[in-house]
Amino acid sequence: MEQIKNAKVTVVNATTDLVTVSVEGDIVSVDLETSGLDWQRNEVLLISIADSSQTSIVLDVSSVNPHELRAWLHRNLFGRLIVGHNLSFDLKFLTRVYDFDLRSCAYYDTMLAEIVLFAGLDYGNSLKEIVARRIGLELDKTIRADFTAFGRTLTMTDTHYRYASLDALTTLAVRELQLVDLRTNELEQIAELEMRLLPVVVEMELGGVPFDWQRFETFVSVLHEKRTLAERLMQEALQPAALRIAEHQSRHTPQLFVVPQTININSKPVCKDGVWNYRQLWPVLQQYGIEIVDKDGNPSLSAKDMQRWDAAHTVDAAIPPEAEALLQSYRQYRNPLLNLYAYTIAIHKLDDSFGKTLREMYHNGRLYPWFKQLGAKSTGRFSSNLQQLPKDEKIKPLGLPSLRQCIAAEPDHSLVIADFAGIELVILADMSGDEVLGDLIVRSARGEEDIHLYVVRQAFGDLHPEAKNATLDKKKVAPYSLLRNAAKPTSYGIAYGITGMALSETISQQLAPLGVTCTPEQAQQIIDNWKQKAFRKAGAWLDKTAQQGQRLGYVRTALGRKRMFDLRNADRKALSAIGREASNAPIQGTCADMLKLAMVYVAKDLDPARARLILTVHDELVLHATNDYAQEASMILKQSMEKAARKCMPRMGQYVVVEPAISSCYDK
DNA sequence: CGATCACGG
DNA sequence: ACGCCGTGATCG
Repeated sequence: MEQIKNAKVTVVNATTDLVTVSVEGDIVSVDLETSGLDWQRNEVLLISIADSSQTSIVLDVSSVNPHELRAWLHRNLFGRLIVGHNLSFDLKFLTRVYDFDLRSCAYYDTMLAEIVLFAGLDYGNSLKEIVARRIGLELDKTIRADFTAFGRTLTMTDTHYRYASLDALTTLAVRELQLVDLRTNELEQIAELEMRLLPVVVEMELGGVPFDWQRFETFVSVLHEKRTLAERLMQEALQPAALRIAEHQSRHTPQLFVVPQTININSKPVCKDGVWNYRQLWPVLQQYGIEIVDKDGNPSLSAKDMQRWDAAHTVDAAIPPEAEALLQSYRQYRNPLLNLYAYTIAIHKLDDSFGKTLREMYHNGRLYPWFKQLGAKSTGRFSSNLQQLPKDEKIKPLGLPSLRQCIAAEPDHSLVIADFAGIELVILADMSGDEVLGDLIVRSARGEEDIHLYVVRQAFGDLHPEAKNATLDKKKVAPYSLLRNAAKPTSYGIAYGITGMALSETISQQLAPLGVTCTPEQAQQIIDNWKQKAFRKAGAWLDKTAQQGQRLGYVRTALGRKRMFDLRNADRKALSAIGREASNAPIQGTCADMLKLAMVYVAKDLDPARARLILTVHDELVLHATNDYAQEASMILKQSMEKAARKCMPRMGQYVVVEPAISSCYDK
């Protein structure tokens, strides 16, 4: 600690200094001070570099020649191990501003390491928190505000230089402590995977996602057209009821007999300046006899509660004839008014969620989403702000053009898209050693059997007399298709620790068209059948893993990634939550291990001049490749993913077959 | 800022 | 108390 505070700091604020100053040793830590968090728009102000001899160099970039600085950085960083906290941030700036060669170095990120070490626990992962926890040093971050407030016009003082040097010096010390912990926790392999993945993720973020703006503009204009239309029709359909309420609220509202611009219910605006506040519509719908409540009896307009209500009630409410045309391919509900309402909500959500965010993400022909390779509480999966893009099946019934097709290959390029099919059940079969489940998956992949129909035959007998006859040839005909759709969430739900109560809701929803309702007792029976009869080993493994989490306080994935649980003060409720999380974490986490391993493989084997990774979505990878290379790139992708599967699954890995698709856009 | 609503896996 | 992991937007 004293060593850090007394470290020698060399400030470089003249181009001539670059000749005399250089970095020593194989391991250096790097930390940037920038004018903001946006790597595309903000500037680099200071570059702080420390080495293991506890000396530190601070480069004041505005006072040195940028070309000289670029050459200096290349000379001094090339081939070294670069240490930093949240290095992704620094590397994006260095690459954008100084053409830093990402592939020329190895990396160690103290933030990633700390998350790997404490995954699942509610620990802070900022450098300030880590340093306070591990070294007992309070880093004063208040001066950072100077950089963002003044940017290039800031007059640098010794205080600024010393502040900049401190982060770089402390990360080196933090790394030393973490290396010991990684070893004792047997997390070295997983940490190495994350560190090797880091530059791959940075390249992906830097490159962006090719995006057809023209197509997106069309999408947005149709979206707005439908939104306006839906709102107008909604207003027409609901006006009589709204007026009755408005009259009731205020006896003197003659102006409301013209088309109302503002309607208040319980002093909250339902329709203001022609814009519907659709969450406040419950009292209006109530006027039509539509009184939807959740399971506690409270007013609700969520899809789940609406569906349940709709299945049991009919109501005599007309919608404008024009609305029939709008809703012709959108048939969520029997009740036309609910259907129009649901349509309006769906359009609103799409506009809110994507109209604006995709626009902000767009820059010069590409989208620039962010990717976090680890979240603080994570099982190992990526998170990103571009992994909830609606699929065409959701969008087409609304009468909108595809949104996914806006992600389109650039001229002379193609997208290569590949995913692991049904991988969670494969992992469950592998980890539990369940031969029945494993055999079923292998035969399903060959097209000889269907795992979900098998579940229907084995566990749905009580619900439907035809369940026993659900064979492969009847996969697409009613009632077998519907039963199959109900079995799908059953298997996944069980892997996530679903209860009879929740499963009965899901199954009832799926089987509503058959007039079948599933009681919580029947659903519990299905779960018991699944776990104790159909797939005994998988069921036992899930229970055993839940207990391991509850007793040991952690579980591990195939590659040894740990997910930890805080057992202190865990009451019954918390403990059962730990059980569900613990049985799921190895499955979800192994999937993440596999995909990350595949990303490292594919980045190593692809020709970077002709192909690159653009997206990763849990069990899916997408490449952008030149047309003359797309075929070869798809083979590399296939082999990388299959190799990763074999590495993570000793039993089932050999049966995993990946079939990449080559397409002009993100749409399989 | 947490809860609730969508969307993805 | 009752399904795992995320994202964004809205509301009180």
